[in-house]
Amino acid sequence: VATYTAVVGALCKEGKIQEVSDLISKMEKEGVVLDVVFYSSWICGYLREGMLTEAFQKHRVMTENGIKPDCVSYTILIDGFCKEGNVEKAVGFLQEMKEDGLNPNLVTYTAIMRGFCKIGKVEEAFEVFRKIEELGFRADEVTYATLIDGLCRKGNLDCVFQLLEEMEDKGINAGFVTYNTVINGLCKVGKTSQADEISKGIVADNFSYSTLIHGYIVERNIVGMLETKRRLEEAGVCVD
RNA sequence: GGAGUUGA
Repeated sequence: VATYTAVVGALCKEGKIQEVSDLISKMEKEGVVLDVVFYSSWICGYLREGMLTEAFQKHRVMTENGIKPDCVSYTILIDGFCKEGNVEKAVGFLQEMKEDGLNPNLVTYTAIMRGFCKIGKVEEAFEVFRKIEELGFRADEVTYATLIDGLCRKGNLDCVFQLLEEMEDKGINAGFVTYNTVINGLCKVGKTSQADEISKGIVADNFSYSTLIHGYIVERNIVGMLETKRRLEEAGVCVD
């Protein structure tokens, strides 16, 4: 099954989810039994394509076949529904997994948080964030970056800088994804120069530079554009 | 062998 699961993962990444059915018939002929990890990988593929109904249907088929969902399979479902902005359903799954006696973990809650951010409910996202800490999980960089991104999209930059400080206090390293999130947030509100300053204090990647250049283009700041172009060439970063 | 964060 492990081998087949790896194949499913690869097929799904290439958008060839249709071919999974053939794979399953082959497995059945060989007497290979599907397990929860196999289904998760398959469901994940449907969610990537935004096919929520199909994903949920496979989840149901799985349970009907007596295969118990686990924490990861629920989290995959929750994340998929959150990404589409269907947080109500995601929260429903969260409830369901608790009823099944499963404990949501940091990844699960981060996915929920992201769902609230996605639909612009930053207050609710913050509540989830507090709950994470209440439950004794240590919020990691991904959790912070997710919340920071949500705040950036709301234009609440004060809060963003507060969280960055909090990360530092807790010894959580803010990597380039986190900084790029902040850089993007600043560029979006027309503060590209401030974003630029931040980028000078970190190891910027092609995301950072292209975000800055885009910000300068929007601001029609030709000097900024050229200067950023010079910096990225100097840094030897390839932009795609 | 499966899950969470950033740009155009």
